[in-house]
Parts: sequence; structure tokens; C-alpha cells
Amino acid sequence: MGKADFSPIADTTRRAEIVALLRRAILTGQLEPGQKLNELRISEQMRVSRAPLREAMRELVQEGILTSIPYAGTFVIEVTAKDIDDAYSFNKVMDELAIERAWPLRDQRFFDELDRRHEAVKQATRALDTTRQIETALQLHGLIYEWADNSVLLETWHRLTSRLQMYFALHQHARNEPVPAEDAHETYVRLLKGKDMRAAQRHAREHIDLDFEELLSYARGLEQRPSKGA
Amino acid sequence: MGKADFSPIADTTRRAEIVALLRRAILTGQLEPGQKLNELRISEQMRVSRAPLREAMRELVQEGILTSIPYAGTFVIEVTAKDIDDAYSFNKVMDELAIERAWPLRDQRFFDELDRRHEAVKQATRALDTTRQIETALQLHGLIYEWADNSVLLETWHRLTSRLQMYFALHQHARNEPVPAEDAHETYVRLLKGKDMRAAQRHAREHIDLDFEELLSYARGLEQRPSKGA
DNA sequence: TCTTGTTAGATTGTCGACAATCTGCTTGTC
DNA sequence: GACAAGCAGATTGTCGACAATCTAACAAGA
Repeated sequence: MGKADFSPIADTTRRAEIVALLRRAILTGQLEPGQKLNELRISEQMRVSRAPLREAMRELVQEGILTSIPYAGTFVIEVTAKDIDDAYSFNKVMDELAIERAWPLRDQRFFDELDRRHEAVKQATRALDTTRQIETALQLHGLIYEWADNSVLLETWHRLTSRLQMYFALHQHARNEPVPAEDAHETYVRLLKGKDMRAAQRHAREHIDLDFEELLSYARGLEQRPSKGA
Repeated sequence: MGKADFSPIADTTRRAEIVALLRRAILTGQLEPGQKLNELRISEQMRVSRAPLREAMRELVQEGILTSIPYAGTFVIEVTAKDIDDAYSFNKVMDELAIERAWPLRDQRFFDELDRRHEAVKQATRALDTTRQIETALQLHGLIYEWADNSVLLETWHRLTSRLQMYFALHQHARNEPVPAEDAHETYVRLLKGKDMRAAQRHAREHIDLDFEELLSYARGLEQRPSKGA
């Protein structure tokens, strides 16, 4: 018996590729909140028929970043200040749980992966690639969820991540600015390597606070004027 | 200006009806875990083409009660003891959060609705309708989530509910027994009406414990012998 | 006997066309 | 001019057929 262990090969259906394409377009802000997705137009652009496109859209509707109104269309979700606030306060509690569960399971592989992802964030920061920076920061943050050994918790995190990424991208897009200091994660990583779980939880909560506060004030500003929607 | 406030009319697409039908079939145990869903057969039974059926399936895949393998098929999810355990421990934390958030928002409408749903459970219990009993019990339990005023929390609860309902239905199906005492919820309702939030949280946690413990031991028993899977 | 190549059948993935529904404009009437 | 009816045009929902892929059975060769 050979010792090579292969991972499952990639999905080769058009549907899966369409999902990835659409998700990326939404999360990077190419598709704005409220915008309508014209099936015929998109299917022609992608050189695909409407069937797999529609199936892909259903997935994203369930994922929570699209919303569908029968016979009217499918739209990118609108982002309200309350949505962000809800996600924010929910995330706080989830983080505490994730850290608590992951804490006793930390091992060398955890620390290595932690460093690896931290490095990825720093690299994206140096390259001034804001989109990638958001992505890598969320991946760094997601490690505790992957290590918490709870499928429901992890899945919930993934769902939340989509929206968080969209929120942050939206924010970046509007401000068009290089982003916060890179050592915002320095303390986070150090605490996750340490011995004081409570301190790690506390920091995670406050660290998130910082990013969200800006996001919230931005979103609140948006709600003064009516949204155009494409 | 008239005073009538209408609720949105029902979804009139076949897709929505198919989703409801399939979900019900899965959650009541008509479709067993691991079972494959043959598209042609189901579409013929429902007198529908495969397109809306497939779209409906994508939704349920994202909802987490179906799983899809490209070119192989779509299956009802398998239920492992760990899945149940994960959902259980996650639910405990969510409950604490929901009660905390809903607590200051309780009003007369809340108490009325609480009684109404409690009554529904008791009625289902008297009628020995186990399926409906599970359904109504979860609805009773879900009230704190609806009142917590957090869209993400509520949505997460809904996702979790699907699976919980499936787990419990599975359990019932196997035991084929009238179910626990009806006043299990009596204390829960009373505490939610009281003044001691901590006590309510504690009870919610322990109350859930009871139901889940049985479920877990049942699931653990299942995993000894290999599953047939249709 | 075990492995490998082939083939037939069944099932999923994708396509192009048609039907149902919505939206906005035009028309006609008061 | 205001308002309702009705009529395109565009868009979504649904259908039936075809293409791609998988599975399992069988045959051929080592």
C-alpha cells in the first residue's frame, strides 16, 4: 500500500466555477449592494447557459449574500448599519466560544499555521493589496474556528465570513486607503500562543471592536442618503 | 389610508413548493439519512421538470440537510454522533446569547406568543402527533431568537433548527414512543416570564441537556453498525 | 486469480426554447 | 390633465432534449 494521501480533486462543474466567480465579484465589491443580477446578460458574458447560473445563484442566496424575489430578480444584499451591528455582536460571542474550544487543542501545527497566515496578511499589506488583505486577515482569524473541532461552529463562521468580507471590502472601496497598521494582528497572534485564554478572548473582542466601529460609522453615514442600487 | 396590514403573499414558484416538500420529507424522516435523491424519479413523481427540482436541491444543500457530489448525486446528510454533539454544544451557547438579548425586550406580545406556542406543543402532545410535537417545541424554543433582535443570530438558529428537527425526528422514528413529559416546557416558560435571567439561561441549558443526552446515546449506538444508506 | 480494458446503462450536468410574470409606456376616456 | 385599461418589451420560471460522466458488469490478458 503506497503512502501518498491524495485530497479530493476539484469540482469540475460549471456551476461550482460560477459560484466562485460570482462570490468573488460580490465580495470584492465589483457587484454593488442592491444591484440586480441579469441572468441572460451574465450567462452570455460567462458563455454559459442560464441553468447552471441559476443554480449557482440559489447557492449564494442561501449563503446569504444574494436575495431573490420571484419573478422580479436576484439582487446583491443591501447592507444596513444594523446588519453590520448584528454580525459584529454575534461574532464577539462566537469568537469567545471558538477560542475556548480551540484553546486546549493548540499544538505545533496550530502555531505553525498561525504564523503562516499571519505572514500572508503582512505580505498582502506590504503589497498594498487591500482585497487580499481582508481575505487573509479573515483567514487568520478563522484558524481558531478550524481548530475548535465543531462542525456547526465552523460552518457558521464560514457563512459569517462571506458577509464580513463584503462589509469590509465595501468600506475599503469607499475609503480607498491602505488600511490599518499591520501589527494589529501582532498582539492577537502573540496572545493565541500564550497561556492566558481570558486575555486572548478579551483582545479578540476589542480588536474586532476597532475594525467594526469604523465600519459602523461608515454604514450609518450611508443610510442617511437613499441607496441607488446599481 | 386603510389600516389593514397584509403579509406578503405566498411564493408562487414551483421551486419554493418543492423546497418545502423535500424539506418536510427529510425532517420527518420519510427520506432517510444517506439516501440518494434520484432527480428523474422525484421530478416525475412531483410532475415537475428537473430544473426547478435541481434548484430546490441546491438550496437544501446550502441549508445543510442535503449534500451534493458532482456527477454522483445528491444525498440526505448522514448523522453522526459528533454532528449531534457539535450542534448541541453550539446550541447551548447560542441559547445563552439569545436569552440575554431577548430578556430586556420581553413585552406583553412576547408573553402572549410564548403561551400560544406552549399551547401548541401541549396540543400536539395530547394528539400524540410526534412530528408536530417536535416542530412546535422548536418553535417555542425559537421565540427567544425571534425576540433577540439580531438577524444573524436568528438566521443561524433557523439553520440549526432544520438539523435539530431532523435529529429528533430520527430519534423518535427509531424509538416510536409518545415522547417526554409535556411539562418539560412548563418550567422553561415560567422562567422566561420571571425576573431571574441567569436562572432561565441555566434551565435552558439543562433542559436541552436532557433531550440531547438520549439523542446522543442513540446516535452512538447507530455508529457501531455500518449504515445502509438506502 | 487478479488486474486491466471495454462497453452498456443509468444518472447528472448543460443547453436552447417556450411559458408566465412583471414593468413601463401608450392610449383612450372623463 | 388625471386616471384606468391595455399593450409591447424585457426578464424570470419552466420544460424537454442532448452531452458528459459515473457505475457496474463483462471480457481479455498476465
